[in-house]
Amino acid sequence: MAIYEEQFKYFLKEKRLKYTKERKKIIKAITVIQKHFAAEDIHQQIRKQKSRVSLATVYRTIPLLIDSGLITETLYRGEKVVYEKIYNKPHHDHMVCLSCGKIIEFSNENVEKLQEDICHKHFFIPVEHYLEIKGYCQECRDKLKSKTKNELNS
Amino acid sequence: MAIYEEQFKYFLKEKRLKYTKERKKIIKAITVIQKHFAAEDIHQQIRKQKSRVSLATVYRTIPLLIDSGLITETLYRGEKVVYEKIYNKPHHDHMVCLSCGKIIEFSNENVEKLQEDICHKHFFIPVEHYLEIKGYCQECRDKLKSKTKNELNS
DNA sequence: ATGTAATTGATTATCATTCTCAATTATATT
DNA sequence: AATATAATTGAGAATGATAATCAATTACAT
Ligand SMILES: [Mn+2]
Ligand SMILES: [Mn+2]
Ligand SMILES: [Zn+2]
Ligand SMILES: [Zn+2]
Repeated sequence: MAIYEEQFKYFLKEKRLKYTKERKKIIKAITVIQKHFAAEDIHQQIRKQKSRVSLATVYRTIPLLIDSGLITETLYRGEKVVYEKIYNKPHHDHMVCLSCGKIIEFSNENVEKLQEDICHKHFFIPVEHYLEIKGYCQECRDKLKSKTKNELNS
Repeated sequence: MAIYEEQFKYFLKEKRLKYTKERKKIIKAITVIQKHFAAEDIHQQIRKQKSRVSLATVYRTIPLLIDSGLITETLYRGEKVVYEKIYNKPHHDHMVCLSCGKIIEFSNENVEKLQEDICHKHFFIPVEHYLEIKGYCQECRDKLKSKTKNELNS
């Protein structure tokens, strides 16, 4: 996955920014992390590798990672901002389980097309969008049902 | 618009909660506010009416307004949470202009149906969803174009 | 090797939202 | 109407994620 590193190096060179050891540690950490992550998770991942970078630097690096097209903001799960890798990955949206927090990814061409149509109708130029569906996943479905029953009986 | 007040009163009675003057001021403020608003805006609106309620109480009352079906969280515009009235109003989603901040509301039956289909496929029970399209509104389109040109020439 | 602007870590600041707690109040009951 | 009691309030402190400061360090073009 040195492709992330290469991409980032290239981006930094173009912007005449420096490729520091801290930034190197940060992309390395990101290549290891597989799913959705917060700033704090990058910081932790670096610690796992028995290394360290200040949290301030992690926060400062995130906008660079976004601008270079490596990651994007994904969800707004209340408190902290959640990111994910997007380089060479197709766009998708998310379902979030209100019970267990599980994130299910999906992509649907028709939804995307409809959005374009809607924007066109409103003379709006879309840049990005977030479609987040909150609800209950299959596993949590049964728990929910029995809970609802109890509530009805009480 | 005493219907908001009635609805809230009814909700509170059911929950055996008190209908205080503070809560009265808050729904009155909300009936006045027309579009999307934050906690702070409720607080300000009450001040405009030459009255006052502590900001802590405003924050404490918001969950009650949500539970009673009067308002809902609408957008996550970075910093503060934005709400809007939903009682007796149809569901809709939002486009947000990255340049001027304008919010355009839209609703599309097909998008809604597609979402249901997708959830069904994934055995997911949808409860609520947020579809937020960020981009540029018609008015800001020209500004954007000339700006882009300059960037290309430099 | 040098110069310089970019970067870092440590710390402090911000800012929305939540929490604490003593004082007050709405409402049901007498 | 007086009482009892649990809910509510306001003021301020606490929280927690993220941003800003600033002196010391470092990457890198020349
Ligand atoms: Mn994802
Ligand atoms: Mn709206
Ligand atoms: Zn679940
Ligand atoms: Zn605009």
